Amino acid sequence: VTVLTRKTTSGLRALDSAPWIRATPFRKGVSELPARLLTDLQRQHLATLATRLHLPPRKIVYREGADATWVFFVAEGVVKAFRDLPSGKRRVTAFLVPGDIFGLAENGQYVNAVRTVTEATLFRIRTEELTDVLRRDPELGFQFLCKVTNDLRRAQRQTIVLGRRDARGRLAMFLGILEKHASGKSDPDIIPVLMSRSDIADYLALSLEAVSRATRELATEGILRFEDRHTVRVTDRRRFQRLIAAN
Amino acid sequence: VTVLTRKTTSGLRALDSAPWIRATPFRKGVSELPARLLTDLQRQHLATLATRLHLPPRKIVYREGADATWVFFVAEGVVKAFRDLPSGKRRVTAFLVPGDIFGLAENGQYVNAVRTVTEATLFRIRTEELTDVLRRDPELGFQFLCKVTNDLRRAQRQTIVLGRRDARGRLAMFLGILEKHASGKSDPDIIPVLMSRSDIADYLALSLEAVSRATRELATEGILRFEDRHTVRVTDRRRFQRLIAAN
DNA sequence: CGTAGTATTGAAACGGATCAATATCTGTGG
DNA sequence: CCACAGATATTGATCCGTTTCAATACTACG
Repeated sequence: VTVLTRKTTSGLRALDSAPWIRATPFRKGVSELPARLLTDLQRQHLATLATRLHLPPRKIVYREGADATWVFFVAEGVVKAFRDLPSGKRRVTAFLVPGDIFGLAENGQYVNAVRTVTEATLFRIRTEELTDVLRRDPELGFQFLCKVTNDLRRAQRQTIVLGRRDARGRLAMFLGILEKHASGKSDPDIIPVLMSRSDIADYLALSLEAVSRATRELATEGILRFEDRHTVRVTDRRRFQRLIAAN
Repeated sequence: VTVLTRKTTSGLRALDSAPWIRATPFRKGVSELPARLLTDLQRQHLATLATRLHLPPRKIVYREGADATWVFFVAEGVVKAFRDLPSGKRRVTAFLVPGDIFGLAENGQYVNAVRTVTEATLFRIRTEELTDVLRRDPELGFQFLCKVTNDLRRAQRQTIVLGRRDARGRLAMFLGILEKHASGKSDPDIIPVLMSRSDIADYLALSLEAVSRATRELATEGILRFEDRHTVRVTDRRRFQRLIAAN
């Protein structure tokens, strides 16, 4: 598979292709929605260190346990972080979307494998170069701290989801999360579901069949309608929210 | 309930009662075990901002949704972060032990409630003062980034645990985690279980009864022995590890 | 237009939740 | 020091929903 890479150039034009991150800050702000954190200056700085890559769907970015050479920024598309268990089961620990980062190592190695779900545009920076910058630019380091704190909240939210026993409820919570991510898109009742059923199953720790049945149930109950396999319309928002909260 | 607080004094003696944090760094090191991250100088600096508090067991530190005034450091004891769900169920998102931090806000509010499990000694620093320091001292900010990244891994590991369907396996993985935390104690086969069965149930998203049965099963199978309710001895390490890995 | 991966549907079995009863522990006051 | 009360934990029986196995349908891509 061909991987396109290109060194980004510094300067004003570079912002079109400079890394960025999105998170909810610590402090109380005007909006609860996550915001872009980096200043143009910071982005330009990172851009001088970053390489851009454009990847096709279902391409492995790196494997679990590999040497953590790079830290990645998602610019476009969706990727998944996952682990394969001894039993052959696969656990998706996170879906990463534009504004997310991944590849922060532990002990010099990646802890999850990462694979593109859709076509994706990423930036990558050498781990050492990034940590050098972070150790020198306190404001930038602080932005990253906000981001990782946010990711921690996300992981905790997933434990809440997995704590539910009913497949319908887990699926509804998952779709609710997707909806927040995609908020600001054209039709507010449309949720784009970019990943496959079995990716969802791996994320929700359900069998593929259970996900399939849950989708059908929610549809026959009139809560959702599937325009196609990757597009859901919320047809009864009240019951949708009630199902999400009912745990 | 009486809460003892005391402003720490700066200077050399302050290290006896200065905040500290523990985490596995990004880079490959000599040991895989988490290490103390802060330098004496950094600790002294934090000590000038910190207040020490000593809390009895089962004392609420703060509630979910409260204004995030303070960031906390665990010096001694165990506390739990949790959320109460509409159904009345309680989900423990994390047990926090010495070297851990908690109270990093999202949008100015705490996202979990926190309560002591055992008697505990904490340090607290005003959120604004801490963030000010972090924005000025890049090395310190970087240490915090390592720490939060570590916590993110921990949360991801918990999603792996919750992904398992069998109560015995979940319990075994939980005990395995506890064992790592307590490693370096006298008898390597003894795991101190400082929390109650129902805390464990809330953490593992199991019913109290399921936890109870799982403990009994592991004991009757000869994998563990309960010296008392809060002390487990691993009697068959091979099968213990196999059970942990079998997922 | 075929083929491999992806998804749906059905039937049976397993395992945890729940309800209910009982046991044990812990801390308090007599 | 003991007895008691409230919280914590154990054990049993039934129910329900998900897993698993199996067969079939769909769909995207070359």
